Amino acid sequence: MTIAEPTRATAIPERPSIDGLEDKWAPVWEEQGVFAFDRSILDERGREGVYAIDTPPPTASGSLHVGHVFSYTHTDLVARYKRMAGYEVFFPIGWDDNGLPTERRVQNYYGVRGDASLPYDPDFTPPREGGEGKSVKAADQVPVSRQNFIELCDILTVKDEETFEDLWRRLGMSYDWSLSYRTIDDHSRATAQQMFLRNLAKGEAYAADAPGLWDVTFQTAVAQAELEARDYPGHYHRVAFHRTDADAPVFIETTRPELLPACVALIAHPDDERYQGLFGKTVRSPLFQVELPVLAHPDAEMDKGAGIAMCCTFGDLTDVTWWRELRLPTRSIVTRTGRLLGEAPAWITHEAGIAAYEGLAGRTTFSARAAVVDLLRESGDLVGEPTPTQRKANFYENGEKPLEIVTSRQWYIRNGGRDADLNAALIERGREIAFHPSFMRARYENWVGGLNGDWLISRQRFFGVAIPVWYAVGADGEPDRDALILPREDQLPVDPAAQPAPGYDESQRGVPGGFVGDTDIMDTWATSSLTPQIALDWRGGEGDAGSLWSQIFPMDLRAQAQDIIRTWLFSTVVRSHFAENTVPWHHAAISGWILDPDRKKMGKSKGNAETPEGMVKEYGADGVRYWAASAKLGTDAAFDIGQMKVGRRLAIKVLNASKFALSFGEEPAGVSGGAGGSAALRRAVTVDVDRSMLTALADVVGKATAAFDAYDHARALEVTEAFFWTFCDDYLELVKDRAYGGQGEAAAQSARAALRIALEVLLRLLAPFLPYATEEVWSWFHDGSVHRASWPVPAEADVPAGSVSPAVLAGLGGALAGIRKAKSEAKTGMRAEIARVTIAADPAAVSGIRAGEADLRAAGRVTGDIDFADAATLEVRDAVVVPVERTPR
RNA sequence: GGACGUGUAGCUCAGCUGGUUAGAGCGUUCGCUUCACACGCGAGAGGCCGGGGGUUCGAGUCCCUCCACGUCCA
Repeated sequence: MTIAEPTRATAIPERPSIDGLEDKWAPVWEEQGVFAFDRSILDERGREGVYAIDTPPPTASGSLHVGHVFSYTHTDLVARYKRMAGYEVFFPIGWDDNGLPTERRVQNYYGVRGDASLPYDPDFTPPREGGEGKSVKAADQVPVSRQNFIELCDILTVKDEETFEDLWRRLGMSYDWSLSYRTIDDHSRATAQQMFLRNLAKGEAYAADAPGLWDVTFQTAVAQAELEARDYPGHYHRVAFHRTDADAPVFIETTRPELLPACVALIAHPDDERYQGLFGKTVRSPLFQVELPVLAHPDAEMDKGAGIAMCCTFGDLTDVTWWRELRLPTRSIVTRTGRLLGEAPAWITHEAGIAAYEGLAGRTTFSARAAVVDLLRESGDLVGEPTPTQRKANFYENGEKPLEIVTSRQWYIRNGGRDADLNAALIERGREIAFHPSFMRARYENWVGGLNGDWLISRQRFFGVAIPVWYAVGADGEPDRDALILPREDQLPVDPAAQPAPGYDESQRGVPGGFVGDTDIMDTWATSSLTPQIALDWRGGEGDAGSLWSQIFPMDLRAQAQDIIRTWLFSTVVRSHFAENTVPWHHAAISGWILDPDRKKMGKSKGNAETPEGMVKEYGADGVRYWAASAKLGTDAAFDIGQMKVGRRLAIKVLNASKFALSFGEEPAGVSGGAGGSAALRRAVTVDVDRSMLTALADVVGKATAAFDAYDHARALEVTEAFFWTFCDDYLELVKDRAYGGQGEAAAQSARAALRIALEVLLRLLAPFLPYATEEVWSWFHDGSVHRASWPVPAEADVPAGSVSPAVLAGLGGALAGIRKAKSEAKTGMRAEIARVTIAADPAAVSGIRAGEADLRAAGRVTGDIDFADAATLEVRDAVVVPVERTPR
């Protein structure tokens, strides 16, 4: 990096262009620290001087897509506005690089698979590199040790993050890059582990054996928030159970006959007349001959199937409810690999049952199902043939097979899913946050209100933050899961799978009297729910009154997309509620989705112009930002190349119009250097037309500011842009002749001064949206960055001569439009002269137009008389258009 | 089935607490090299404001209901 050169007013190019501005200005902003957070503000103005933003760390192993560009731009708009409005903006960015998406990408990229049973190989070379996109079959993956696998994850994520950073910089994201973090770096891991230990100490985190959702492909537990209900084809099988007190069948219907050996009861609704006589009695299961009770529970659906269901441990979440509430025994047959137990379980005692099970042992649920159906058909217990059905099954959002429910020991953090008081408290926390738009709060409350269990944070994977726990091993060589060995906070981060427990030696691992490490890692959200703590250095700053953490937390704004309210937003609230008894931030800005032209959620990008890189190349960062900025928070938006083109045009227009406004040389009073026009400039504005324009501009400043303050960037843009276009089309055309000196020196000075004042205000109003074009223009006549200039205030447009109604300019614009229309209808060019014309309007409008008559005559090339007349609405008529001979050049 | 959101010109969207003939941009049609801009400028056409009820002097805007679409949860 070279020594920073100060931004300097440069010559105005002959033909200004927006192409290449990203390469020109992004490095300058970095070198000059334009977006660097200056913590001395805390000494000068305290917390009031800071605006702190909590930004989602994008998944490093995915790819940044248009949806990211969309919502991250929204956040950047707020950051830039707040920065110009006088706040020192704390705006960090991180990368979320742990978790399953990274593992999957590493598997495919290098063709490897983690295997915890293998030893570390320091000389390992991956079989290949760069297998983008294509997945590698499990059989072709080379197994590697946990440590080797983690190293590959580390290499690839860093590589990915560099390309991401480059894109964010080109897009003009105004992060302070010195604050960036990775959720897998030592600081993040230590923070996550320390908070976990605090939660553990206070009973907010705990381990428990419980039935939970399990992905057999990834072989890990899955949390409620990661579920996805999908349509899944299946068959209803009508199966006969047999009463033990009578020779009579009881028919049930099930989509999962292979779970018959795991059946623990039959259950019907307590009000169901058909089964009143059966409650309390027992039946015998077909094939396996296990005696089972018939019980009543309100969750049984009377109108579904036979109205009576078999309860297995476990086929679905309803089974879990029944099992828990009716205190049924646990008879699991599905193992973590998705295969059935290898031997007949103890509860099957009948000889025929044991024999039947032999055909199922060790098979996948899919092949076991077919086998059970065959057996039922033989025994005559299958009634009719299976009938096809579509049902909803739970999937892990990244998985391909339906989830099984497996009993295992897992770590949880309480989240109100099993505790009504905590649930109410967390809903109340949500009400302390101002959601933008406000209806997004409903999503938060719906989710929290619908929780049915605590937050499962442990995953049986490789690349992530380790659960910082060891267990003492007893004299019998068995680990004692209640004898936790915990690290001190100053020892964090730790990896119990690789490091010995405190006070032990590595040689004591797994031996009697020694220790074992917990092999689980935390779910990604258990770390990213601490982004405020990570970014503000809670760990290093807790208890230090002068630290960023103690001075800034809670933050001002959480910005994110709507899909992760239930995960990221909620989990951050949970952590903050436990640790600090407060909300983590006061505002939440929620962006919508990007939809492709078919109104579907935008999938993976298809063409080059639909990748963020391609978009920026094609339309410029300003053009892409304009598209994102024109959509309101919380509203899904269409992927719209047309809007990017419009934004590109707007940026080009800014360059050209500015070139014109600045083409009259240095003003006599000199350049103000920042905040909107010196006193001398304002004194020079004496002409009504100019004063009218500035009055309208002051109104625009007020509206744009109010819109930004209400987190409505789209409205701020709309108001500013609308003014800017009429400013170019009408005002610039009207005053052009006068500014060139056509009406004398004083009149020219008024126009030039008004142009200069308006330009300074407009550039700053547009700066958050078009950071590159506005910075380029600003550099033509200012030192320093427009992005550190002060946000305009309406008073900047006040001139000593007094304000003039915006109606004057509007009336002149209308009159000019009428003249243009006459020329257009005469099919002449705009250079045609008007020999005579009548302008009819109400008296007030007429007097306004008369005040600017000289400008109107020049802009419309009116050489003859203008007759004024009375009319309710403005009308230009009886124009005599005189075409001009085309002069060959 | 429940919650939330959306439905306004061919397309993408504005229309704040109900108030004059419903707006913008894109696209389209016609015209123009006009000394900031042809990566431009000017003009025109184009709308039973999803359907049906109601409240009101007055409804795109408020209420009810139905329909369609989207997302999430069952």
